[in-house]
Amino acid sequence: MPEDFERFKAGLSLSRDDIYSALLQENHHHIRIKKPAVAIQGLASIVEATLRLAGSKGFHAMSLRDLCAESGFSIGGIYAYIKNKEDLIHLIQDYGFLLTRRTLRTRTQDAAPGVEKLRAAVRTHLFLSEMMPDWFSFSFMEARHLPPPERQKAVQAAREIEDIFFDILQEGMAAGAFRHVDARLLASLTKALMQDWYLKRSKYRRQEIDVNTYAQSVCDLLESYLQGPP
Amino acid sequence: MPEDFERFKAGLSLSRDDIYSALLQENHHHIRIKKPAVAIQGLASIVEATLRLAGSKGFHAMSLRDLCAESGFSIGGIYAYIKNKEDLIHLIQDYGFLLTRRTLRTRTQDAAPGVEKLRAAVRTHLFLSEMMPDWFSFSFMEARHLPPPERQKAVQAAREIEDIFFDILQEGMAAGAFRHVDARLLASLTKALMQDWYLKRSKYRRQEIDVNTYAQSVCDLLESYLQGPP
DNA sequence: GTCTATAGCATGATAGAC
DNA sequence: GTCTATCATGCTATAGAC
Repeated sequence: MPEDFERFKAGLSLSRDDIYSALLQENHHHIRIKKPAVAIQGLASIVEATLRLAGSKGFHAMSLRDLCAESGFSIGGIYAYIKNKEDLIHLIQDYGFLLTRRTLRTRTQDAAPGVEKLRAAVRTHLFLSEMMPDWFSFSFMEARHLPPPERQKAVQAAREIEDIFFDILQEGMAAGAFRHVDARLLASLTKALMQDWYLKRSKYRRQEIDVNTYAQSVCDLLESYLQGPP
Repeated sequence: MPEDFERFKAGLSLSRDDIYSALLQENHHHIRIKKPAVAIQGLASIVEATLRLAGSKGFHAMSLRDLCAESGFSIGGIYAYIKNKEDLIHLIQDYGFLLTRRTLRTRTQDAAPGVEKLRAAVRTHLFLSEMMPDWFSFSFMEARHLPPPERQKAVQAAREIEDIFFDILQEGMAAGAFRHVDARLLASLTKALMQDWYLKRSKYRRQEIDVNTYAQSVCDLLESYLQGPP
């Protein structure tokens, strides 16, 4: 029985505080605020305001003054949380990759190899992006314009996500559940389909397609290919 | 016999001058240069330099000084071709949409309904993006951050491209060449697969996957779905 | 038609009061 | 810990020489 999005969300049980206290721990060296409760609250405002603005006008077009107006901070206050504007990118990137990778691996490892595992991975990825679409879209849009070392890290993280799909495909082929195809290429195509869900969110909303329907269609498409005639 | 990319490129026979004189005609009201030969040459330099820079560092991160250095113009000289920086976006957008729509329709209309027509459309779209990947990726990245009226135009153009695939799917279903599926949703998924080719170009190059191989895989994936069991 | 010089402004970042 | 005031810089866009 396929798990649907509402059950997924309830099962994740990641509160806002959990998320931002993890984010604080990863970046505490840059942050001058000492009281954790204050820092967590401030981080949450700043990150969420950044994602909103970057989503609507783009990260580079967003000024720190825009960010202040949106987050409620003053121009000086922001600099207690970040070293500079570029630092905002890392703040947001690091955290999301960690969460995505971990959840994807955890949620697929118990499923049986083959169709079941592939479905679990597709659903989990789509559900994650449904939970934080602004982060996924930010990460996709900004990664290509990072300075080379940071960019390399982002490429590596994206590759790891793709590898999860690759491994599932290979395992399924080895187990005889799938026919033999180019697993690397099909993993790329699968990821492309995952991306469209968060990159074209408003289009799908306008067409009244929800995440469960989308997940089902992607699974059907992949499965008919993997189980077709050799 | 599937047409491959080299034959497609030769068959298009669109010279650089053809392209930029069409672009000049569409935007002659903004452009202060009187001699067509000069204007065409200037436009070509500016558009190509913009696409290069926007592709590497992003349009908003690119300053007009960067553009001058890259295009060989002076800061004042640029303003004989454009009204302001935002005008550069329209200059580039208009032209590409026109070319893409026209080529896609022309190249698919003679093919037989069903698999053959679908393949022609997939190949044509991929080949077009292979010819001007910087334009496709620019258009994808910038469209979401345009001011509302211009954004609407871009959304509309993207929708028309998707409709071409939609029509082909519906026609094929009506003719009995395909089984009955949600054609609107499958057209969206198809477009998502088209997009990945130009958005993740360097990844595919690293994997030594060329455009013909990619086109073949996308067609196989779609066809197995459209011809699978009802 | 293209250049140089510069106006006018918005931005990222800092210093220091509270 | 957060604010206001301010600096230096780099930007878009224009004016006017050639």
